[in-house]
Amino acid sequence: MYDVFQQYLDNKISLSDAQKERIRSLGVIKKLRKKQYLLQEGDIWKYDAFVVKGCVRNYSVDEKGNEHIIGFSIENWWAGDRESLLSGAPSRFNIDAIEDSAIVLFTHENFELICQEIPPFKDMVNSILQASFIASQNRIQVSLSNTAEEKYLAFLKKYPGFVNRIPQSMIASYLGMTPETLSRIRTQTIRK
Amino acid sequence: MYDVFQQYLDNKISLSDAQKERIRSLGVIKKLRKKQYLLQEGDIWKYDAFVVKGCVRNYSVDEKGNEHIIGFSIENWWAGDRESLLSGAPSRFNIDAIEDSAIVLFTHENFELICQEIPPFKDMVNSILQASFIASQNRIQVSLSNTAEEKYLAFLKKYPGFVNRIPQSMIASYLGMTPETLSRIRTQTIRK
DNA sequence: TGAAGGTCTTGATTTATATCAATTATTTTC
DNA sequence: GAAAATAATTGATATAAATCAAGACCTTCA
Repeated sequence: MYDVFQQYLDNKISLSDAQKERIRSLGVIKKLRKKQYLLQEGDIWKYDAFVVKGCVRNYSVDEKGNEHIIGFSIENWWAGDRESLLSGAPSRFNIDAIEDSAIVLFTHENFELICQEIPPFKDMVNSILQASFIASQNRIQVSLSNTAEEKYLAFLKKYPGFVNRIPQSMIASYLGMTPETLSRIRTQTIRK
Repeated sequence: MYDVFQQYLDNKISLSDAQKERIRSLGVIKKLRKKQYLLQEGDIWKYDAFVVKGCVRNYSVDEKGNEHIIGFSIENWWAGDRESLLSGAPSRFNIDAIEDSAIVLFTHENFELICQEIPPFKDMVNSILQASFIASQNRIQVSLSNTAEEKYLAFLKKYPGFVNRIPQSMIASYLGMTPETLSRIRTQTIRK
C-alpha cells in the first residue's frame, strides 16, 4: 500500500534510504471503507493525507441538505482541509470515501518535521500547492465562462479517468448542476 | 510608493536593513494608467508583482468577446498569472488597471534570488500561496452553493472595500452574472 | 460647457437549468 | 438470486437569470 506513495515521491525528488525510512516511519496507513468519513463537518483537520488507493470526495452541505462537491482525490493525490489545518477552526467540509480507499496519514506536526528535515520535500509540497492553486483558478475560469455542457466536456477532457469511476450525480454536483441536467447533457452529447 | 510594499513586508517578517535594501534594489516601480495593460493574452508572464496603489483586474475573454473576471488586486495584494509564470506558456488572461495604479515588479529570476537569500521571505510567499489557495476553494464553494443574491452578499461581506471602487459590471462578471442581474439584485436588496 | 462615451437602471421577453414526479437501470445486501 | 436500496433517465412544468432594448445618469476631456 505504502509503496504507491513511495513511488510518487521517487518521481518527484531523490531521497536517501534513511530519508525514505524517516518519512515512512512518520506516516500511518488508514483504510477507509466506502462511505466512511475521513473528516466530518465540525471536526478540526490536523493532518496531511495522501490517497494511495480508491477515491475520496470533499464536499459541503448547505442549509437545505444539498451536497456540493468541492473536489475529488484519487490515488496519487492529496486530500484534506487546508483551511481548518491552517486556522485551527472546525471544518465546514466533509470528506468521505467513494470507494474502499487507503490513505497515508501524517499528523501535521510530523509533516512539518519532514519538511524541516528534508528541504526538497518541502519544495515538492510547495510546488504541489502552486499547481493546486492554478488548477483552482482554472476551475473558476471554466465555471464563469461556460455553459453546463461545455463544463462537462472540459471535465471529461481534464479528468478522463474520473467519469467511469465517480457516480454521475457527484460529477453533476462538482460541476454545479443537477443530476438531471447532466443526464440530459450526456444523452444529447452522445447523439451528436 | 515603494514604502507601501516595505510596510507590508515589515508586517509579515523581520528583515535587516541590508536585506530590505537588497529586496528594494531588485524591484522596479511600474506605473499604470487606468485601462493600461500589465499583461495581455498571449504574452508570457515572467514577474512577481505587488500592487502598491490602485487596482488591477485579471480576466479572460471568451469567443463571443465577453470578459470574465478571475480576480481583482488592490494595494497590498499580489497580481500576475502564476500559470504562465510556471509553465512558460503564453497567458490566457489579461491584466489591466481599473484605476491609475502602481506596481512593484520583480522579474521572477530576481524574485527567486530573494527567496533563496532570505528564507523568511520564501516562507512568507508560501503562506500567501496557502491563503490564496484557500480563498480560491472558498470561492468555488460559494459559487456552487448560492444564488446570485447570496453570492453578491457574500462578496460584500468579504470585500467591503471593493464595492465603491470597482464598476458594478465588473463585480457582476466576477460573480458570474450579468450586469442587469446584479443591478436588479441591488435595488431589491436595498428595498428589503 | 457641452458633446461623447460609458455605466447603471428598468422593462419585456426568451432561455437554460432547476424542480417535481414517475419509470427504468443498476448496485447492494441478506 | 430475489428484495431492497440507490442511481440514472425521461417528461412536464416552473423559475432564475440571460438577452434584447431603451432611457437615465454620470464622467471626462476638447
